[in-house]
Amino acid sequence: MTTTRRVRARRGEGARLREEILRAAEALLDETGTEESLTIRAVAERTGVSTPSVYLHFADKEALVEAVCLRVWDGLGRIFAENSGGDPFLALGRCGRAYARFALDHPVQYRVLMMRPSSSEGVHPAAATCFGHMVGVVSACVETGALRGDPETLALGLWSAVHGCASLFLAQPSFPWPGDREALIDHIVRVAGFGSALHGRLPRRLPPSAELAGELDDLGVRLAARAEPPA
Amino acid sequence: MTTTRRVRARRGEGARLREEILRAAEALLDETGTEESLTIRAVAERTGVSTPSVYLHFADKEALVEAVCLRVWDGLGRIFAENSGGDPFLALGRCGRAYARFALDHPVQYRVLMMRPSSSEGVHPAAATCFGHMVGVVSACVETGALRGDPETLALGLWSAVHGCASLFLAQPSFPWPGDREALIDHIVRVAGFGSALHGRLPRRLPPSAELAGELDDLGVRLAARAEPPA
DNA sequence: ATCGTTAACTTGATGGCGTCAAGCTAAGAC
DNA sequence: GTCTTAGCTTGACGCCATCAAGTTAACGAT
Repeated sequence: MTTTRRVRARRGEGARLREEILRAAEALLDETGTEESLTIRAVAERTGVSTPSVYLHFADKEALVEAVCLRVWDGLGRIFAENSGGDPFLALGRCGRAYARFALDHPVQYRVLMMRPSSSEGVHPAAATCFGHMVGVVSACVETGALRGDPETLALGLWSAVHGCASLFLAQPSFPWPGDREALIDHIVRVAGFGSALHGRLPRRLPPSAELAGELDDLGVRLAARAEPPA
Repeated sequence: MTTTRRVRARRGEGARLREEILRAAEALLDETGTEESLTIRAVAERTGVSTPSVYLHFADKEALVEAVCLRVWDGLGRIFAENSGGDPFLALGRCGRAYARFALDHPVQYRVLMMRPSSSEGVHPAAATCFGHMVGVVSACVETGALRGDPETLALGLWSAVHGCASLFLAQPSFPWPGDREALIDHIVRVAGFGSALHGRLPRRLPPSAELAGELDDLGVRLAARAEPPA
């Protein structure tokens, strides 16, 4: 039945089992790639321990699954840190794209933590983490003076857009997405990020005239000229 | 055990049971408000039929749940139709907001169909429906000449933004959302929709100067003047 | 009027799941 | 060597999805 019986932990080292359970669950997730394989029984057997022993360290299955998925979440902080240097607006684009890539790299974890009603009461730490990073990268842009508005509201807009894109990728994998997903993410981040610069100035409708396009082109040229002066 | 035994359907009317099962499941969902209550056994008992009878009309539990959730999906078409008249840009805003409201009005159905990996092969009909509506409303804007770009790409951007916002609401209900959710949705739709008008013209970064804000203000004033000429 | 066919449904069972109550066992202080 | 208790196991319960085989009743044919 059980593969190899584990040696009992020494006194005071009971918490060691928690780590072993988490590692076993993580391995199980990596191998099967699906959340359904994370059964208490399978995890216990893989750890070399009886099934109810899992409950010594996790209140219920949900708590175990959540803990497993949270293990990868620190990576997000590192990713944002690595992409936050330099020009704030370039950083905004990099972070948005990196966020989407993070979601696609950890599909199960992202799904469990961000695409399901949070079981626990109060703000889910995973959501708080995401939002916090978003606010940070947006705030840097606001501080330049080129982006106006409440950083938190702007961050929510960016978060919505990039989460929406990533979660649609994960939930509808067989949708005929454009070949270049990176380009689509780039477009979305750009629109959500820089489009926010127009927040509060956008009319409720646009004039139904092609002249507008020319006007916007002018703006784009002027912006570009300032943004990337000739080397 | 069983509440009231159902009268057996007449020959040739076997498919009637399918409808009754769907109705029972729907009622169960409405009453409990959670997907977990949708067990084959509960649905069968409520229908007044034995458990395996459900399998005469649904391949497995997943198929039943999906069918139940799809029942509400036609409402989306009606909503888009009702909000599509008049000025295309005003319609874009109305449809985006209505889409988010639809998701919040049918949380379980939206979650099952749009926030989970699609079980079936190929494009999920629910996703196709959503995308189709988005393309329709965006296309109308593109045809005015004021919005440039590939309608499908633009629609994906809008879809991502509004789906992202709605799905975050559903998945993180205890997040400290701003009091006025409608306003946030409005902001997101506006940015995603009109921000798209700038697609391809937005530089990778913005000049780190407050002068930009004035320039954007000018644009906003000119746009507003054209968009809403004095009555 | 009744027989045979078969559509419509039931019975009973299998194996897996999360979870709990109670018991066992060995590590380590005395 | 004895006692305590942290660390873990045994065995069970109830629920679940699903299947194989059986039963019942509608209805065309005779």
